[in-house]
Amino acid sequence: MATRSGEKSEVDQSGRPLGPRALNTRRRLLDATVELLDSSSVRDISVVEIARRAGTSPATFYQYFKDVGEATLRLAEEAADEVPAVLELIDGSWRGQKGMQTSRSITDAFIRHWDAYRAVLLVRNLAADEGERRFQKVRRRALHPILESFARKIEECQPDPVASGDVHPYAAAAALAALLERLAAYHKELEPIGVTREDLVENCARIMYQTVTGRLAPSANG
Amino acid sequence: MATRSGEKSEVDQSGRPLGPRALNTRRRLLDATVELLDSSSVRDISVVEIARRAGTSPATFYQYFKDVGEATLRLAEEAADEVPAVLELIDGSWRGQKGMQTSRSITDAFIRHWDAYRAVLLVRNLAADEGERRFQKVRRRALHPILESFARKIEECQPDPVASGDVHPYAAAAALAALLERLAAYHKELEPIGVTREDLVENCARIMYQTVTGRLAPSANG
DNA sequence: CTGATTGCTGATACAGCGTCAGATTTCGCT
DNA sequence: AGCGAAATCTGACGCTGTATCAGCAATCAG
Repeated sequence: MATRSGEKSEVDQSGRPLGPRALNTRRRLLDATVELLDSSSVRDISVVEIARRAGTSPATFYQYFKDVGEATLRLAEEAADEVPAVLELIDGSWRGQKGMQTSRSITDAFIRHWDAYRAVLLVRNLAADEGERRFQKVRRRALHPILESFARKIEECQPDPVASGDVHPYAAAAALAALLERLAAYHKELEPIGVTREDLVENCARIMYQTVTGRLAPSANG
Repeated sequence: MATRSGEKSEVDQSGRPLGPRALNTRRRLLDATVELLDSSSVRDISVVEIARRAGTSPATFYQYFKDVGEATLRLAEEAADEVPAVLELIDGSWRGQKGMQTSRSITDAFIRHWDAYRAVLLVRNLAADEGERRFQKVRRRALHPILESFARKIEECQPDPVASGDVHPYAAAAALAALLERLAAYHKELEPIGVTREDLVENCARIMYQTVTGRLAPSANG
């Protein structure tokens, strides 16, 4: 569960840089936080329990984080680092069946990303939606590249200038991002209603294809 | 801010029905809760403060609600009661420019709904996404009718059986609902990036039109 | 006016927050 | 191997909020 990444000069609550022992403690605290986030509601996560689970004391927690929110923020930053993988897919081919395949891959990858970081991303989005700047910033960092890529592709793929007049690339890209995000957060609740993940991916992919290319999605069978 | 509605035989924490005075106190507590929800993060809303703002004591709060979550749930139920207005729009015409107009109205109405109940809906969605049954249920109550209506229209409007084979009405409807929800939660953060609410509505409406009818959206200028 | 019913709250025990001062561990150096 | 100094951790504490009673205050029917 511990995500190693190029953390350069992490810092104490009082600004002092962290040695190896401290780094390790910090990691344990973050991991404990995810676990709790995964298994219970944000509202009743306590510093005491994070500390307990990390095998340390509450006082130690405050050495590294201002509060639970800040720990969560760090986790959200780690999640944002994983996005680029999804990104590359957008630059694939968008012609005909190939395009549909690209569409499907993106949708699938995005949902997988969400399934992996679900709890953290939910909290991130809530905090961002509630207006917390720090969280809006991480979300932008994660989503903007996707927005940009989509917008670029949309501009490039629209059939002709007449139709393009109606399409605002950024707005359309934002719509796609919104669609992906909500669907990813959502999909498990739909299966009981008789909508499989596959159905969802397929239909989401069709929408994506049509929005990017401005053309109707080709039929699946030939 | 107080929403009057046909609340039939509201009940005490111990199951006793409420008289007029009690009903009023309860209402004040709920209103205070919304206000706090609107002005601060869920994580740091306290019963003490709700009570203070409602001009009563914490002990009174617990007479009516098990905890802050339950008060929020009630608020979410009130919001769900307001959805039907959005619903009727879906049954409008979906042919050509008229269809685009229908699409726009739905999107616009949905966003307005969200702007009105934003804080409560955010919390509802988080709780539902975190797996809390009670909240999943209210969300379903609000969203299912919309899903149904969309699904019905989609089935009815697809151009021909060949293409229909690829479209799963419920999955497509779910995608539209997801799109609407996220965009509604989101739209204010996009304006600083240069995407106006109008752009958003227009592009969301195009997607909706294409998904429902299976045809390309007509150009805006005739 | 009065007793019964309905609605409210002060007092309380218990739990988590956030902050220090000081204890403990680790490390560089001889 | 052993000794400060620096790095890291924690016990203890005052404060705020939760959740629950037992009983006080308001209201109403007669």
